[in-house]
Amino acid sequence: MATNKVSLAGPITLRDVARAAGVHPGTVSRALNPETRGLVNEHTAERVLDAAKELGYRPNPIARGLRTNRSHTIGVLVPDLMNPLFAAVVRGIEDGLRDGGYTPLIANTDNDTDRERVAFEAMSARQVDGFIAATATRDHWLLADAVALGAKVVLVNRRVDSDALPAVTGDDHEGVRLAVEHLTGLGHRRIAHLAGSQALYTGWSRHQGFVDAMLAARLEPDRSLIVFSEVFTEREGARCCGELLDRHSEFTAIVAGNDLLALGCYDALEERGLRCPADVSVVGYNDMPFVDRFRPPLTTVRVPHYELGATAAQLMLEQLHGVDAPPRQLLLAPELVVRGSTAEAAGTVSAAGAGPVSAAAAGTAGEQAAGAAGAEALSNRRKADHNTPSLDTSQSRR
Amino acid sequence: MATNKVSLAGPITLRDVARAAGVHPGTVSRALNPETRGLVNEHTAERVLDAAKELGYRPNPIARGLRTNRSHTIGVLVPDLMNPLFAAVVRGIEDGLRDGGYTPLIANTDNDTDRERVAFEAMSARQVDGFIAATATRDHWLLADAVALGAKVVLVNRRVDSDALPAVTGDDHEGVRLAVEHLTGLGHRRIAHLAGSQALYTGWSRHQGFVDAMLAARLEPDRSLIVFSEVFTEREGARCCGELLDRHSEFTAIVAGNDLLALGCYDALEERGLRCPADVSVVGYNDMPFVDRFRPPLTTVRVPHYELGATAAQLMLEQLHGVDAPPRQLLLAPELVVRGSTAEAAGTVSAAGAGPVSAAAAGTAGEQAAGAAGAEALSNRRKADHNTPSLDTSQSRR
DNA sequence: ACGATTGCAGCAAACGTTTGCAGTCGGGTG
DNA sequence: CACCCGACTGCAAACGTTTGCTGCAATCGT
Repeated sequence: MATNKVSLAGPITLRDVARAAGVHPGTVSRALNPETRGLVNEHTAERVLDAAKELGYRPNPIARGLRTNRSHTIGVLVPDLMNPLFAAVVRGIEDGLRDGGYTPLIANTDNDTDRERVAFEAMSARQVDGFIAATATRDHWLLADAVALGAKVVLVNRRVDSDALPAVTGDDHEGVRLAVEHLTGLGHRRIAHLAGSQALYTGWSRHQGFVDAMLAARLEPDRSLIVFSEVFTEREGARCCGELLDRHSEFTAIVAGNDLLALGCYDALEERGLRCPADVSVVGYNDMPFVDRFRPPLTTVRVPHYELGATAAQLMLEQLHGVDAPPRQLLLAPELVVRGSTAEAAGTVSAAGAGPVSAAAAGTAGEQAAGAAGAEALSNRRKADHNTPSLDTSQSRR
Repeated sequence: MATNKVSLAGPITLRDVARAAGVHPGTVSRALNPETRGLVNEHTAERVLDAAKELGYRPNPIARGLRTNRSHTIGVLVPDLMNPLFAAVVRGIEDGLRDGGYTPLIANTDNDTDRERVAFEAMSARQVDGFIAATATRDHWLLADAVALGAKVVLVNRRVDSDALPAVTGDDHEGVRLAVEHLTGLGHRRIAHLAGSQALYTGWSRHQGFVDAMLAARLEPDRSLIVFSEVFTEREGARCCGELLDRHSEFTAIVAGNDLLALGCYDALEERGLRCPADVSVVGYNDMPFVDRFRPPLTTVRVPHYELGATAAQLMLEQLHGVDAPPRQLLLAPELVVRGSTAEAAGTVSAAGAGPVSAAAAGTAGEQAAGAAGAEALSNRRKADHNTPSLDTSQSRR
């Protein structure tokens, strides 16, 4: 009779439920936790559940966190949310984590090491249970240290050189292969590459992919047709494309490391009175929102960013649930989206002579694509990446 | 001598610092908190600070939160992070909150009431100290209830009809005035409006602004030239623009409630073989990233979204610091960005016959239009909006 | 010189959970 | 019957802070 009270004095606590159910708070705790429910009599458990629902009990995650050193929170480190690419990744992460009852704690680092460390430590202090990072450079001390200290880390979109950290990224190697194949299919022979920063895995692997794809197409990846940019921005794209043009090496197409870099190409070409795709074809990477609206609509490689985030979340959940499998590196299959920025090679057709793409090349391409569609750890592929007779990437050290 | 220990056994706690400084943990707590530092001897305080820094002490926000019922965390409710508009707002919020030592906890609601409530309650359970919401509809029960229950709430980008909730938004009224003025300056007289959802403040106020601006330009806002969309998407924009065109009312320009709607206009116009801006000018709203890249580059009204978020954060911090001023509604100044989607009016000069439209016809049509368009009660336009013009620029400087 | 005031620091009780340990009770086994 | 075992559930100690209260000097007022 005395248990009937108006819910006024603050939120309902475990003790309130205990009182209502006529049991000890500890029992309530056990009854409410699915893990430990087996320890309490089925009948009383039910009574407790009822009382809890009746009172509208909501557990206090803070108190729980203090006791358990777990917050059900995952720190998400991202370079810049304003970049739609990362926004999509973050949404994927959020939705993926929700299924496991976890919440993301998001911080932008602006690619600044100091900001990242600050964010990282703030998150650590807040007792996050793990980190999902989209900020990795190929050699990332911070994350490596963190994992050495026992932190759970999953990389997304970008990974590190080492296989020590679990990661889910797009299959860049395959992606630029698709791009190059598309261009060669249009008759392009002299294809340039505007590579992204080689300190970032995305920039590096796309460059590797480009070289391999060119070799596979029996084309010589001409060093004078490759330029390395520092950052993934339009300005930088324009600068580098200008540099490319100033070299006066003939080329009819550009594979850009990024949609932003591709956009920069638009600018540089226009500035010099060249037309895309009439004079030179451009293909980007990522398929950001609205690139289909550009002038011309951009041919690009779509990366499933949302899925990247969602599966990264899955990987994290697995790790949190104590699965102690070795870190996996997942590759998600990209997809070529052909739009208006690529056209048949006109300028150099005369120069390169006639001839469709060889059937052999198409055949092997198909097999690789099928394999990649599986999207599971293609560890062998990774080795292929590293074995590539890499064309002088050292010049691009920042 | 005994105080010298390797930092191994877990993180440093208040007690560790106390031991090192030779004082009681309570004293350490007081010394470390600027608020209460006055209670402890200056000399000992210094000793404590030194010890804390020496040991690399990091306070445990969880424990603190348990004791104080404060988490130094702000719940941020946003419709969709993938919309670059909101991404910018969120970045502004994050940066603004950081100055005050607060961290945002972000959730996407997808404009879904249920998801919003779930997110809201999850955040409440996590003891957030307040909410910044970009999800408001003009009548928002959830947020109103929350504030009635003592929650601190600040609205951003969208506000509610009532003046009860503090909010910082763009000055939509002024924004579309700029747009209309720009168009009339180019000789447009028959100007259509593709309004956004009237359930959202942005949609509603821009509509109001349109009507007022037309009246101010001595043009009659023709009811047949106004169409209301349901949601801010390209598809919807195309649909509504098509509807507008099907009415066969002459017009030479469209003011869209949104860049996305404007994009939809592009589609609808193209579908009907009309050209922008040659046949009809289009102006958007928001100046999303990359709209300068569209075909044609979109003339639009820039809203300082980042600053919106940053000042919303400021408002929240004020509220948290116990300032008990009545809720303020801040307006940030918009800016017209003229690009390629607007041009001099050409078409209707011939269609409407000689010279300007007849005053008489315009007059009667105008009255009807005013009455009809006034269905949205334009007469009682928010006076508050214009009572606070002085605040907006001063507050927008961060 | 004596009581009152002040400045400072220690004490301990919270905050709401979780969880090892111990106790209780009933029933089965030797 | 003594014993033990299993199934429960109560007890209480944590987790790391904050904060009202108390205690104790030293200082002040007269």
